[in-house]
Amino acid sequence: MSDRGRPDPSGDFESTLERIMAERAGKADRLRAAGHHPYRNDVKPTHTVASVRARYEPTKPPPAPAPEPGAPRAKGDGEGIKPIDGDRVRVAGRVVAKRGFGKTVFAPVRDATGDLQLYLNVDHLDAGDFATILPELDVGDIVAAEGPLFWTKRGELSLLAARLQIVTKSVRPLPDKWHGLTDVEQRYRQRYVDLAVSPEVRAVFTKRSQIVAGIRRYLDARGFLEVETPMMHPIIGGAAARPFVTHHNALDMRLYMRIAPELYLKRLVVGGFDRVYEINRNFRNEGLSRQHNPEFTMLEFYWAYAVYTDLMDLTEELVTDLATAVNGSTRVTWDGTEVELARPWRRVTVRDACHQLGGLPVADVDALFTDPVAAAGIALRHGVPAHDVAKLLLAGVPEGAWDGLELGLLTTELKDPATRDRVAPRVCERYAQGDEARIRAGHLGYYVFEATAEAKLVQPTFLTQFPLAVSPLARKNEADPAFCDRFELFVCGKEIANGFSELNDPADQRARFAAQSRARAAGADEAMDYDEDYCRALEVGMPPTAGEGIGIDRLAMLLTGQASIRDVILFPLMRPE
RNA sequence: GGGCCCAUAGCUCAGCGGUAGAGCAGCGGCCUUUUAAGCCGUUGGCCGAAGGUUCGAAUCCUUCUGGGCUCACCA
Repeated sequence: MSDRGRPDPSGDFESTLERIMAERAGKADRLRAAGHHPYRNDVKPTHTVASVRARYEPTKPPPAPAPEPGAPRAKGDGEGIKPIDGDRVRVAGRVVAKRGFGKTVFAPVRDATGDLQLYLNVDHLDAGDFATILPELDVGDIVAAEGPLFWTKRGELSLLAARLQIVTKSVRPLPDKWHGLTDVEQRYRQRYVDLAVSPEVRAVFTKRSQIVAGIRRYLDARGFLEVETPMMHPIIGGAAARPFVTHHNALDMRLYMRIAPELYLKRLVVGGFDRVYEINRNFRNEGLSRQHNPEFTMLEFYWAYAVYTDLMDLTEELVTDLATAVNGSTRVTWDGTEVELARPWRRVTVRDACHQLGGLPVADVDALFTDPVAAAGIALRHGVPAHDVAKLLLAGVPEGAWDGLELGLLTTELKDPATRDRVAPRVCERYAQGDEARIRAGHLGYYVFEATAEAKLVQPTFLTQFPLAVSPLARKNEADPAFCDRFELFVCGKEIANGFSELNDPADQRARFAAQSRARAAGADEAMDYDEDYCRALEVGMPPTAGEGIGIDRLAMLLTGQASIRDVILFPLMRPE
C-alpha cells in the first residue's frame, strides 16, 4: 500500500475491470473515512445546466484570438478570473470528462438538460474539498458544485467551483469518452450507459416523448377523450397477427396479450364517447426486424361522424405539426432518404399503385381485381408464393365443402406450370362466383401490390381503396363493394398508419367474421376470432365513425431519422445474456 | 426459422498459422484557462464457449451461445 492508501497495484485481480472497480470502491471508502458520504441524498441543485446557460449565454464576450499553435502557454495564478456576477449557483450531474493540470481540474458535468464545465482550482475551491474530494473524483461520478460563473479564454461558460461534493460514487467505468459505446448489443442491453454517454441517443428519446405529448395535445384540443382498454383479451381481434398467450390462474382462463385495441374502442363509440383515443402497447408474436418489436406502441383513435378522408386530412396535419414542433422542419432524412412531409401527400388507390408504380399493364390490373383465376396467375408470375395463393383461394371455400381440396396439394399443383392453369379454375368456379370472386381476386391483388409497388411508396403516400378480404372491419365502398374505404400511410415503403371508415352494419360484420373463420380453417392462423359481443354492440348501434391506428415507434423513427425500431425503443427485446 | 457477417484489455480497434498489440480509461509523476489537453513512466487479456486439424491456433474446420444485416411472417 502506498502512503495514500491506494490498493496494491500488484494485487491479484482477475481483470482490469475488477481492479478499476476495486480502486474506485477504495476511493468511496476514503471519502467515507473523511466524513463524506459517497452516496448522499441531501443535495438540492439550484439550477439546471440549461437554466444556467439561458441566464448567462447573453453575457458571452467576443471570442479571443486563437493562440498560435505550439505557442508556449502563459502561466497564471488563478487570480485573473472574473466571475460574471456575484451570484452563485449549485448544479449537479455526472462528470463526463476530467482534465487535470495539477492545481486546476476541468470537469464537464452533464445533467438532464446539458453539459457545463466545472473549473476546480486550488485558489478558488474550498481547501478541504480540493485536498480530500478532488483526488477521489472519477469520470462517471455524480457531483454537485457551487460557485459563480465565468467565461474562459476560449469562451466556455464555466462554473468557478467554491464547493465540490461527490453525491454518488460511480464504481464501474464508463466507455471510451471519444468513441462512446458503439457495440449495439451493449447499447440496448445497458441503455443506462448508452444514455449516460450519448447525448444524441438521449435526444432521440426526448423527441419521442415530445411526439407522444404532441399527439395528446393535438387530440385533446379536438375533443378526443383518452381512454385505457384491456391489454389481456379473451379472444383475438382487431388486427391480423399471431398473439402471445397467457393464462389467468384464478379463472383458469386462457388470455391473449392484445394485438390491437380496436374492437374495445369502438364499443366505447357505441356507448357514446364520440371521440376516443388510446396510446398504448400492442403485442404481436411475430418476427423481429428493424421495423418490428414484439411489443410496440400504437395510437388508435375513433371519430364519430367522420369518414376516412377526414382521417387522411387529420393525419397530414398532425404529422406535419409534429415534425415542425420536434425538428423545426418538414424535411427529414430517414435511412438515407430525403423525405418531404409538407402537405399535401399523394393519394393513390391500390389498383392504381399496381399500374403506376408496380408497372402492371392496365389489362392485368383489371383482371387482377376481378377474376381470381387470372389473379392467381398474375400473382404467381410476380413471385407471390404458391402456398399463399393456395391459402387465399381456399379461404373462399365454405367449411365442410372442401371435398378433396387440400392446401398442400393445391400448393403443389400451383407450383407446377403444367397443372397451374387447371387448378385455380377448379377451386374458383365452384366457390368464387359474383362478389366472392372479386373479393378473392382483390386479396390476390393486394399481394401483387406488396410484391410490385409497396417499396416504391417513398415520399409520404396514402394508399387507398383496399380489397375487402384484407379489411374485415372496414366499411365497403359504396360504388364498388369489393373494396373498402380504407387507407394506409406509407413512407419509405414502410407502413406508418392505417385507417378506415368503420363497418357499423352488424349483419355485414357477422359475414366478415364468418369469412375470417373460413380463412383460419384454410390455414390463415393470423385471422381474427368471431367476436360475438362486438356484433352485439354493433346491433345496439354505432354511429358512422372513422378510426385510425398510427404506429408510434415508426412515426418516431421517421421524425428522428432512425433506421431501426430498436433505436426508438428504450429497452428493445433481447435474448437473455 | 433460412442466408450472409461479427465476437481480441473496462471502451474503440489492429493482429488472420510461430505463442498478445495500440489509443483511450486506470495507476505513479510533472503541469494554474483546458476542452479527444500535453509530457514521462506503468498495470492490465484462457483472444465469446466447446470440440477438432496441426510440431504449433486469436488466426484453419465443426458445433454451440450472443449480436447485426437480410429474407420469410407482420405493423
